Amino acid sequence: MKLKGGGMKMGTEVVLSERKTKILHAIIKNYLETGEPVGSRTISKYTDLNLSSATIRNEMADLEELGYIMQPHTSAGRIPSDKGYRWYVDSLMEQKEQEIIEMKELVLEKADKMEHLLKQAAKVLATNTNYATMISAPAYNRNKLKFIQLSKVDETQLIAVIVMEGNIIKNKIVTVEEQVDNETLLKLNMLLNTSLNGMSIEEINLGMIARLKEQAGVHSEVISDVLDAVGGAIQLDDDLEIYTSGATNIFKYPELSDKQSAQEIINAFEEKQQLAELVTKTLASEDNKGIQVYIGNETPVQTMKDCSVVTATYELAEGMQGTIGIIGPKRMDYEHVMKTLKTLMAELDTVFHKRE
Amino acid sequence: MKLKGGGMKMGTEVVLSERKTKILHAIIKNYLETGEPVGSRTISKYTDLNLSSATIRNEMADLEELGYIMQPHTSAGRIPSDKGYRWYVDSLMEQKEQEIIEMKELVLEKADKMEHLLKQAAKVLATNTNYATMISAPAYNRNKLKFIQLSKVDETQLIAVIVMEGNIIKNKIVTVEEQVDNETLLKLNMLLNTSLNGMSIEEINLGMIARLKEQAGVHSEVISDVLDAVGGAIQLDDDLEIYTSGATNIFKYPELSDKQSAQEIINAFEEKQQLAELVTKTLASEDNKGIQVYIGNETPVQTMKDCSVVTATYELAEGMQGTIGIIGPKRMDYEHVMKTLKTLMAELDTVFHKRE
DNA sequence: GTTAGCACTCGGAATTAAGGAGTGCTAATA
DNA sequence: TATTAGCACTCCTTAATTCCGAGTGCTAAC
Repeated sequence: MKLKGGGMKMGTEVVLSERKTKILHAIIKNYLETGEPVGSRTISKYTDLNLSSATIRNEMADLEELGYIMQPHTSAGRIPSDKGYRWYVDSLMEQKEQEIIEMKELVLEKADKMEHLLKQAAKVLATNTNYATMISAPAYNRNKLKFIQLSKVDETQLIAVIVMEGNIIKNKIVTVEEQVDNETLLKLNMLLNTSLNGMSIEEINLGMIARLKEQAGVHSEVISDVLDAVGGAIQLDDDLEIYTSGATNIFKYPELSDKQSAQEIINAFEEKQQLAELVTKTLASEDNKGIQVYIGNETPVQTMKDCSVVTATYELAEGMQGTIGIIGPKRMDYEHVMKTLKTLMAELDTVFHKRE
Repeated sequence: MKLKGGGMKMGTEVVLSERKTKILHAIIKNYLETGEPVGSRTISKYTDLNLSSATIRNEMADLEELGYIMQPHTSAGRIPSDKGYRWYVDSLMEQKEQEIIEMKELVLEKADKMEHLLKQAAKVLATNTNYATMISAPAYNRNKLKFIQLSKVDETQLIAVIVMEGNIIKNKIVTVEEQVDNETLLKLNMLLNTSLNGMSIEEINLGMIARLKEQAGVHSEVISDVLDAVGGAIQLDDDLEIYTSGATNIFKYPELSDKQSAQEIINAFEEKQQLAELVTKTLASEDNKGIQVYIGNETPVQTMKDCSVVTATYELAEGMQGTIGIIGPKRMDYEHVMKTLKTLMAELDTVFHKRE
């Protein structure tokens, strides 16, 4: 195959000529806006290249052979292939750190509860971008205990309140067999706090538990119950703490609105199980800082194989991380999304640091 | 107008002849199953009346004039009107208490946290009925304080843990200006608990607050903060504690699956604001015990004017109530839904009483 | 009161036709 | 050699048309 306007080989990859670059860019950009296949004539006018449609056609044929664009059917214009989107996104990524735009109207109010903060963030993001969004609460794995308190609710029930770094609060009702008097309770509280404060969950190992139990003496059983409860409470809904917003935005994009797709995607947002997977995989990926873009089949979640998914990892102090995700059509406005994400993350940063 | 097979006047309402009753019942039942307009011929075979289609046609014409059924267009079969559905539901209601069927496989596990319990209940209900479901957490309005505890998290922050009847737990971080020493904290805790335990939210009025502040002396400000926080925490997400499941079930019913409707309904489920309204109005309605059915335009929530909404009120001890809602097409299987609802409510009852 | 028969209606599916955007190729041009 | 104009061709979209049949209302016979 011969490529007009050629380019140099680099490995197996071909560097696009400047003209091809411009044309490809124009095609993608135009398609992002309209959602319609774009023809040669459009491009010949759209760009400042001053080329006839015929010339553009030739170039487009090349670009198609190279796999960047494709025709939905003969005699239709071209649309970007996954490879084309990938090229586009990569070229965006290369740009230096974008200046962070203001989001004055949408500044997040200070929220006392993490939950509200995140819900609100998801909503802001969704209305701002017109895509579906999700935010996962920070994973507690590397999280430290800040404070723990046992209190008596009634004869047989204790409540354990656990406060983690970042003021994340968990409660757990513990039912005890033997009654516990106030003095003992005080003692147990002391014991728990002096031993456990500042520890991360991983640090609370078997040796430590054994030592605790020993110190608790007769009440080792309570300690054991409490620790179980603590561990349980923390792990239990860990995986489910995902807030979503704007799922119905997908109806704004015809290519995702057919019954089949819509049902699948919205269901994923409702059940959240698959989103949890997305979070896990994003956090597990090598480059888990910054922004990642999954286009079409690149997605870790098969349900979204016709979408693009943009994720970002945000971080509270001490390595607690959460994930933000934006799900939209492949012809998503990547530029805007990435800008907005960066803004939001800056915003979150401020909020979190204010709260420390 | 002359009505064949007549009926006696009762007020302005006409009592249907037995034959009409049977036919109307058959029409509705059939339509519930198929979702297609049902014709005279179908009925003439479907029922044990042994009437020809022609006769049925005559009766159907009458029923249409009476407003129970309608034709989507000339030369189509009949479908039930809202009035028809209403008639059907009312006749179901009249039946004596249905024997409660077993739901062995789906027995709700004991869940320590109300939240999980309700989420699970919504899910069970959704999979069992194939409609969209929601459950609101019990309203706290008439709820009593069981236990309240202030603890120091660090220099400037206190955490207030509030336990209500039914072991519903709320936390609130309170930031204080002046540092509070342990002794004071103890005193404040005593004060709060002795004064407030067993009180319902409404009972904590201004007079009581004034008295508390007086007793707190120098620290009246803290008390004030705490009480604000308590009130705030309780009201804050009160309106938002709604769990949903199976929203995407609506895609199973073509009459609700067009883009417009689907988007509206699913959005209502995502935003939950409108569901909250539904809950409020259901609880506010006179007959808030038992099961209520809103058909089409009867709905309190305009978004669901093309649906039927079945709600039930469940009750924890002490008059705390929550609402269960099932949203589906008008041709919902009312019989099954009501049975299932009753089963679930019995189930919930057991769980709640186990927990007291 | 019930039923058979029949002409009529009207929605939906299937078919066809017209229109048009866009292509690839070829030959002319700079 | 690169660019462009021209043209025949493709094939999707939309609208118009036709066809089919389920279902009706009415009438006349049972």
